[in-house]
Amino acid sequence: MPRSSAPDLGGRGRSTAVDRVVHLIRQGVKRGRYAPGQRLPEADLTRELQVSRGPLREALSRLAAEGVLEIEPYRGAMVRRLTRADVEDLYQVREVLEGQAAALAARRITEGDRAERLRQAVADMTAWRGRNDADAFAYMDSNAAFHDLIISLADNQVLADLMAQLGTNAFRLQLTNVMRANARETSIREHEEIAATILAGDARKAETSMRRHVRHSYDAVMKVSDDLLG
Amino acid sequence: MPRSSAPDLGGRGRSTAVDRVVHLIRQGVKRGRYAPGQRLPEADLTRELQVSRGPLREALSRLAAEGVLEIEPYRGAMVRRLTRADVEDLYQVREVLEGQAAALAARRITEGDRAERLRQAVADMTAWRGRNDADAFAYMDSNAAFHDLIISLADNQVLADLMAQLGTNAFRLQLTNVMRANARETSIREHEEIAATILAGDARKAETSMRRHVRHSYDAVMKVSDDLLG
DNA sequence: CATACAAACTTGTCAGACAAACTTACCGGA
DNA sequence: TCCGGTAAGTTTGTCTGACAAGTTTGTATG
Repeated sequence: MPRSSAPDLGGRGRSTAVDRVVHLIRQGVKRGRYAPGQRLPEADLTRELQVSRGPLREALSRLAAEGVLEIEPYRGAMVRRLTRADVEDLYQVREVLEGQAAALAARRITEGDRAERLRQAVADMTAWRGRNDADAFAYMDSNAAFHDLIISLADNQVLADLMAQLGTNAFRLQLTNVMRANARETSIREHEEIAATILAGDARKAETSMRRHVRHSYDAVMKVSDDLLG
Repeated sequence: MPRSSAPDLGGRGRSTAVDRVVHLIRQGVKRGRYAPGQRLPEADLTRELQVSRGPLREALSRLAAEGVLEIEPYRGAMVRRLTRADVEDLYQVREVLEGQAAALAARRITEGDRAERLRQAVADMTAWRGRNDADAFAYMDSNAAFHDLIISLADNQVLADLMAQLGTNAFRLQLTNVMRANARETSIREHEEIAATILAGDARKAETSMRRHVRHSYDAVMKVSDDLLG
């Protein structure tokens, strides 16, 4: 349940050098700038990111705790290489956590302006319909935003923190998969269904549809060849 | 999905100063040596733990990511204070994760010597029957070992890592609650039931009984007065 | 008594240094 | 030629000292 490691969302606090470096490296991994398995020598990073070894090492340590990097004593940091087993484990957990999030969101949908926010998110998603040419990263941000919103609607900080941790790796995995056109249409339809069940306040159905969605996403990811995984 | 932050279980690797410090502080929080809300100035810790600021700060950062400490810029680290809302969130997540673990364990119980290990763990638990006088910490270790075993039987590394993270806080919460005699007997009985359903290979029942157990545990914890929470 | 200001303290970051461990390159022997 | 071992080079783990930025504490003033 990280609090200080959160990406400066709600905290509005001054951002320290460590936060900045964590963000940059994480971004680099998500965007594929640092490839899985690539080693990240401290010397290179201090030059590249303009920070001293102290904050850098703290950042690396934090990213290792998050599962983005791996650190071995006297061998340094490298971008974590995900095996098929890792991905299976990851999605098994995502399924229950996001399912739980959807159920909680359904129960709380009438509070505040939750329903409105969810409808807006659906509108943002459907705007992508047919636009298969558009920037894949932008689409994925939109996709991630939808899932983040569900988590946020669930109103459970522990759940949110854990999902944030799984987020980086899950993101990386979908990077290649999501570009396929039909996968995109399917995904949009499933998002609509999830939103509908939540808006209906049906916790059980919301959980079911979310879990199915995550499973489909997993199936799609598993079709990716091994070298894309890690 | 921390790998390097794990308490040197499988990795058998050399332990660095950071690992040592992380372990000591975490232990201190679990055992109540550092009270919730207590501030932990770097100067004091460097003296107490005989380590320089570099590794110490790395350790603090790691523990903050784990949710054991809270760090505010220019104000330093303090033992995280859990609110009732935090506890509710925590147990809501524990319920689904441990439930999932029990279900997975049931599905895999026939592989290897899993069944035997589980039966042994049950035997260890029942040995506490009636011995309400005995060391509370030792009993809790036994309790934690049972839950850890279920996680381990589930054979999902991501799940195991997430649970390890929730572990420290969950442990702290049960510290006071578990000493009550009837709670202990109830807990032992529930453990027996969980083990039985897993050994029967019934994933659905295993999940149900585990979730009920976690919920009962939550109810017991919530009876604790606020100042014990943090 | 409340407020404003200054001193004291703590944290965030940097730079330089060195020991420990890992990598790589080289060399002699089978 | 291939193999194994040694030495040099590189990288990490940790320490020390230093200083700026921000916070906390204490005091004096209205």
